Amino acid sequence: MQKNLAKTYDPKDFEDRIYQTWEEEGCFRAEINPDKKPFTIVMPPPNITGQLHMGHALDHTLQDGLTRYKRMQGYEALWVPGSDHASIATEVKVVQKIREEEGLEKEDLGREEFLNRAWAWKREYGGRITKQCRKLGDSCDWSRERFTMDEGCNNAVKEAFVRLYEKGLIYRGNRLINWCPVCGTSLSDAEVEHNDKDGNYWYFKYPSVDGSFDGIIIATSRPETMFSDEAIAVQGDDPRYKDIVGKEVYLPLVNKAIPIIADPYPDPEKGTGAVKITPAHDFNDFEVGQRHDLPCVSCINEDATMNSLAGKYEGMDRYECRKAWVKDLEDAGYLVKIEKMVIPEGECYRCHSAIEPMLSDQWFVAMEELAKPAIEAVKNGTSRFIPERFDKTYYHWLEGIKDWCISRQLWWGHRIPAYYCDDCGELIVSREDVKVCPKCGSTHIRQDEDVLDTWFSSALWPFSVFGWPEKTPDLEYFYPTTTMITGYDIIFFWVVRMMFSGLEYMGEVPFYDIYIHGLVRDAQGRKMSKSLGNGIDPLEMIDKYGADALRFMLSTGISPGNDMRFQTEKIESARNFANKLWNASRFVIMNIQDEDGNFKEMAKCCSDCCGKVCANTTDFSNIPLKNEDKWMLNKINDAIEYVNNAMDRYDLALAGQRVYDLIWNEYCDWYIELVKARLWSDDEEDKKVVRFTLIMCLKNMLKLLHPFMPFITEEIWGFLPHGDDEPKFLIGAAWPETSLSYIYPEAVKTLEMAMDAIKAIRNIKAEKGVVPSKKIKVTVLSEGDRAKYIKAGEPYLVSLGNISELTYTDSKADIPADAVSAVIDGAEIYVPLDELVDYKEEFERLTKEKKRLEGEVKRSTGMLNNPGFVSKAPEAKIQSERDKLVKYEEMLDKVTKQLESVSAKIK
RNA sequence: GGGAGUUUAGCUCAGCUGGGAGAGCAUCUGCCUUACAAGCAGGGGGUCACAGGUUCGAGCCCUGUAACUCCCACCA
Repeated sequence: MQKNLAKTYDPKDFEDRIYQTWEEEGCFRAEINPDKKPFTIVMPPPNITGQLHMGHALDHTLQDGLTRYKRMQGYEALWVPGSDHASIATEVKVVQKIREEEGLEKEDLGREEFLNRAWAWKREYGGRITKQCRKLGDSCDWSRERFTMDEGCNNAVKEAFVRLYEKGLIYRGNRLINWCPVCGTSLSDAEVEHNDKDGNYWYFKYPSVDGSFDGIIIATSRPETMFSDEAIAVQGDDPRYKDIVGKEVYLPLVNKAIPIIADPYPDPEKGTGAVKITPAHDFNDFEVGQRHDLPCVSCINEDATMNSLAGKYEGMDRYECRKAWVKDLEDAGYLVKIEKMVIPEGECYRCHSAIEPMLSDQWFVAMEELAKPAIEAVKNGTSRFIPERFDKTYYHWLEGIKDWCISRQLWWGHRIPAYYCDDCGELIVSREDVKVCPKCGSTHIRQDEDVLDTWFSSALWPFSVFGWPEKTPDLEYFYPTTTMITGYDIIFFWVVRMMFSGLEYMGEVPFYDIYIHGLVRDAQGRKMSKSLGNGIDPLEMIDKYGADALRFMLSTGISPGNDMRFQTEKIESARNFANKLWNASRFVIMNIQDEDGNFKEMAKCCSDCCGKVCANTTDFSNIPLKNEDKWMLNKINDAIEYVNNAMDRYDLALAGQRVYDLIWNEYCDWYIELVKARLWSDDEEDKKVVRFTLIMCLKNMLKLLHPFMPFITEEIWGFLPHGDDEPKFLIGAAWPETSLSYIYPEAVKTLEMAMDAIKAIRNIKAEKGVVPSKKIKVTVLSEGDRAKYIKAGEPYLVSLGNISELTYTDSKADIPADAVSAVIDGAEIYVPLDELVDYKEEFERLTKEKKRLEGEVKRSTGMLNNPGFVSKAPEAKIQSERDKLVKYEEMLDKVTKQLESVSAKIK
């Protein structure tokens, strides 16, 4: 019984099985190995709240492809998986869950119980996405799986926090921060999205206090913050206002007197050139307030309702208050005008509600000193972005960076390791829990209520996963990691912060290469989003087309750094490719086994050869290869070289496309077709050679394709014979190497000429409406060297051209009178089609061809007659142009003569 | 306002350091040829956004223009 692949390609039959085997066999494990160079990638940890989406699928396909490539190249390849506790995102989900299921708020549960629920959530859903990664085929070392809130990461976070605090780079300050009233927490600058909203400028008049002038008109888009106004600012030399600087105006209706101050901040072009200063609710105003020592008092509560400062509006929502307040001002005659205006507004990146700048006690990381080495590491080339242009984004962000607000008013996350003594007020920042005040001995100690920004722990990920702050051997061996692969959307959140953290704590960059990819958009080019409902579920696609098809589509459908569109036609095409490979492999296997499923004999490379066709053999001198075998091996060699270059530039798309061409266009369309006749012949010795080459090439193609389509290649590999030193699993096989002994210029010339001739014959048949299977007589006219090659290609012409009788000549006189012709490089093909020929059509075709050739000759002559070209272009280029000219002139000459004979027939 | 990207076949996109315009899908024609109709063979289809410039030679380099997209800043 033959042991062959299933008749139809169905990825469901083997993808899960193969993954399980890989995992059980420990194929993804990496260990410290002093004999090998490490290749390390840490996975951007997906949120535990998340499901695998197309963005992950792309991200992971690239990481896995690269990891597999490097593993096969002999690196100790490690891809570290993990997941992120996602402080704010998870907390929101858990709050929602207990609200829906139990009707409770988190305060009803209390901190401890809430955290129990959150951990329960983590246990239930935290593993969901890692299971989905397995469907994709991620070859990461699951034995090293980490969670950003596990004990090790928690130690790393405490250590990092304490060290920075001790250096004075973490501090607690009362400053204006971004506040999300819905999430009830502060946010970092990176977590605020800026969007334009339709809004108004309301122009209000603030009356003069002493009556010496008429008052001042200001514009504002946020009237409800007026209760916290502390001044009106103008440019000191503004002719409209310079005389009233230093005087006071009343806050309308409130009747609080505030000064008119001169400051560089106001823009005379904007509004009225006079601006109200509200230090407690605007970042710019806050700075003005600092310069002028203005009070800073908020009028809005943390839940976005108005506080007592707003008087009768107390308790109203900020936007409700805005309406009521504007109406009251209007009724009182203070509203001058309303102007429609587009207003930029900060939104929470999680819940998209409007951010309120609020004055608050928070923890900050001082960024200036940390940013410098991070900038330098990219400037001096220690780390590089791919594509390079993202370094601009990176510099820009770091150069303008402000201090990082790291405390969050949440419960789920790393709790800030700071403690307060209730008795003496001492602040203690410590790696260990503090029970007794070191200053006064009091036991009335409470830990800071807040947790840290999720990204604080993510920033440590490239070294915390290896056990930092312990000096572990893993850390020594695998750090710095080789490559970071992630989307451009989290350069600010993550890449930048890992970079300065790595440099600060490890003294070395966290990664050398930073490969940035784009987003996967929908077929219309829109961002995939929950609200649009246009997301495409990778798992559904895997279910329908297989993981290999999805992966191939994702990795070959991109160009570095750019977004891609997801179209089902593309994944279908990838699936069809897999199917093609499947069937070709089935054909090969069919031809190398006898009826009992034993491998038939194959050509041996040397006397010690095991006869199992080792893929890394490069010496074929003992094998009587025919031209097509040599040609195919040559193609394999070319492809290896091309793929290596592309992979080393992180251009998986070009590499994958080359493998596609190799397998489909070169191996299937030509090589297999060329050797069929030999496989069905009686020449046993020659069959051994064909089997050898078929397997040799197939094995190497499987290797080249493995990083892109790991499952199907592994499955096929399992059906092929293996030499003693070849591994059982393709995932552990050695990457193919190029070799000069693969190169056979004579064979290549022969095949190329034969292919040209075959295409010409097929074309003649198609154009003349003759079925391809019809056997026809063909005469080839050629001379000298060319005649040698075309004759060497005879078997190919006969079988693939479907020729009944092939004759050669070097003389025009031997050409049959009624013949259709085609001119290829080095030969003329004549097909006597007698009555089937339409001479008029033939005349037109030849006329067109003549015109084309004349054009080519003209172009070429022009170039060669151009003194500039001849004197300045490289010699090789000039020579190749001369060769072309000779070729075209010959072809033109022949076509002209044919044309004459055809036109004679018409008359 | 600052920065980046895009503009190539009907659609989606490739095109490496300048040297004869490519792929997939779609379309048309003909084929069930003993691995594959998820296939085979053949064809049609492009002023490479526009205008200048550099060069012997530009899809590629430079300058400018236009359209679209994204990021950062901006709540007078």
